[in-house]
Amino acid sequence: MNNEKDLEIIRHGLSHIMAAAVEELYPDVKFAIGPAIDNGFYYDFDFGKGKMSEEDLAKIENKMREIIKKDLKFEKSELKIDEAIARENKSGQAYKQELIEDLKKEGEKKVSYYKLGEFIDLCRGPHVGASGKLKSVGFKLTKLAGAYWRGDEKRNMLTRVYGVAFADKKELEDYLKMMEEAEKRDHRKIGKEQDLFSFHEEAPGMPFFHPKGVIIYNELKKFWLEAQKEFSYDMVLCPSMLDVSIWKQSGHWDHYKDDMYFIKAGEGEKAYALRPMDCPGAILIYNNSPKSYRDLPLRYAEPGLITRKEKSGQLGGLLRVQQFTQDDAHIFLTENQIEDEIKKVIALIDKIYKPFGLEYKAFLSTRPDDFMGEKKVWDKAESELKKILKDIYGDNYGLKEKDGAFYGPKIDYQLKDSLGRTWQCATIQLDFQMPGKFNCQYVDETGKEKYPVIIHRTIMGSFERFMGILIEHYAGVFPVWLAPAQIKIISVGEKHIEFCQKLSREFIKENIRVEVDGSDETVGNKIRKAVNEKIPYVLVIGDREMESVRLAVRDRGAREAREIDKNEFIKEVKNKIDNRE
RNA sequence: GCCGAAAUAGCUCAGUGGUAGAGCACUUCCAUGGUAAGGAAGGGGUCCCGGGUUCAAGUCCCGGUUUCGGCUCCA
Repeated sequence: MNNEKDLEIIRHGLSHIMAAAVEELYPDVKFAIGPAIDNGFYYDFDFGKGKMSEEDLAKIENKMREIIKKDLKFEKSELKIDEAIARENKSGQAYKQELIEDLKKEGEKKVSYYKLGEFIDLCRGPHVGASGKLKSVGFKLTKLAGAYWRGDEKRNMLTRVYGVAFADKKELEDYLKMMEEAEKRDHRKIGKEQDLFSFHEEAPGMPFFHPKGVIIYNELKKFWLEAQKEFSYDMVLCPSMLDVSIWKQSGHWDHYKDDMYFIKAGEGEKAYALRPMDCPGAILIYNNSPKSYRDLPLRYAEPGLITRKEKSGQLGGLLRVQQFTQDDAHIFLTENQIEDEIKKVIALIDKIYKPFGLEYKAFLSTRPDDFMGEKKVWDKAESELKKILKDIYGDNYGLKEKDGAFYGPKIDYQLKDSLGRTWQCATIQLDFQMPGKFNCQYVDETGKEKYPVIIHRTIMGSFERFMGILIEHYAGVFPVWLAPAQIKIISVGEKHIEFCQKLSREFIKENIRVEVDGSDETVGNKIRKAVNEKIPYVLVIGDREMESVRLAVRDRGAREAREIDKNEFIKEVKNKIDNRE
């Protein structure tokens, strides 16, 4: 029992056993669904008014182990669909009843049940023969969470019990250890340890970047700016607060009002909104003078400060914040420039992601229910994006139904954090609506006025989110070009401090970031601190170094120092920085 | 917003109703060091905020804030 399919059956079996255990412990419980998932399983229960807490997990887990020990058979039976509906109705299992009614609508004629001891549950199967088969399996109930019935926030909140499960106990141990390691890479933890940023109650979900964090932030921004220039973008900067009227004009008032912050200085004063996105600013600049087809594609890029009111409970470190800087751009172009331009944007994404060695995947997001404009235009745009994705990625891209923006379909790029959760970073959005709403125009070859198409795009998504992903990607061991301190100079004794400072000035002149540790500590302790700070190069300076032009350099990760000529060393470090290594 | 949990020194955390603690960090002194923790002394607290119960609350109860794990959302 080792391959993925067997594991899925095991996990599914455990979820069934958990339901049986829960029924024994809480006879009034109502059952929803309990599937196998990556690394484990869950089951959604409705405990009614009964409160559950994490202490109950151990109780449920013990009961599960009892059931496994009893080696009960999973007995399959079938019922005609109407009989099944009647049974669930009679026993008051409303969620099961709804599930079966939906199956009936889909044309199912019968459903299968699996009985385990006294517990019987609607289930498609297959199952292992008997619960005793799971004796050697390694599993653990891990957490309790709320989950809406059918993922719909207007419906009941159920209690979801999560478990992890693997073929044997050793694999479970390995997995738990791996998760422990992953937690060490958490950007929030590293952000604290390395003094990169903090959060405060006075501005929830809005990061405060400390000096070392700003160094990384600025390096990322510099890299990004260079790439924009290379791809012929013009930079613009717009206010982050605009009159409410423009948000009514853009449609954000109707579609996005609940996620915006509004400002009114006083009675009778103008009402402003903090911008939740940058597009109206770019459009105002575009409209400031007449445009010709010769100007297109016109690319306005802006590292734009954005503020979004997130519902409580949705924030998370740097990955989900309320105020952030999007590495935004708005490209105004003609319809027949779309394919070419989107391919250019994708090339830019590759260029920016590549040096970091990040793994990413593209997704096509299609028309949402809450859309603006004509279906025909949407269909055309979607098929165009599909063709582009197919050209570039073959079948290796995903689909997110109904996940487009209200003004057009989009291509999203997802990156993973240390715990394997995915985050959208780059996005390329086609927009056929805003130009009309704002009367953006250009004059074509025949002198006729036409609406351009707008592409909204970001590459990193936001500097904040991208930085969070990178911290976890590197586990805080930043490449030389990003490292807040690139060199640490350690004095052996007091009489070497002055020489250390002189040396540090030489590095600073070469635009190398350097720190001197001249504290009253032993050399060993100072080295230990520098190593823990993950500084790429550590230099120990004593009598020997003062007497020659050679340096004792301890490279990050190395156990021993090497000797190198000072100028050669400077060249080596500068070379790494220039090549963004 | 919803379900569950957490909040104690700068950091990591201990403290089950009776005088607020440890390690690291910090300051000072001694030691003047050679590649992963030298020694000693000292300073540092709104125990998240507000109410309640109690002779007595960091600890129990209620409300709020923030953070964390999920759900939903994420233009």
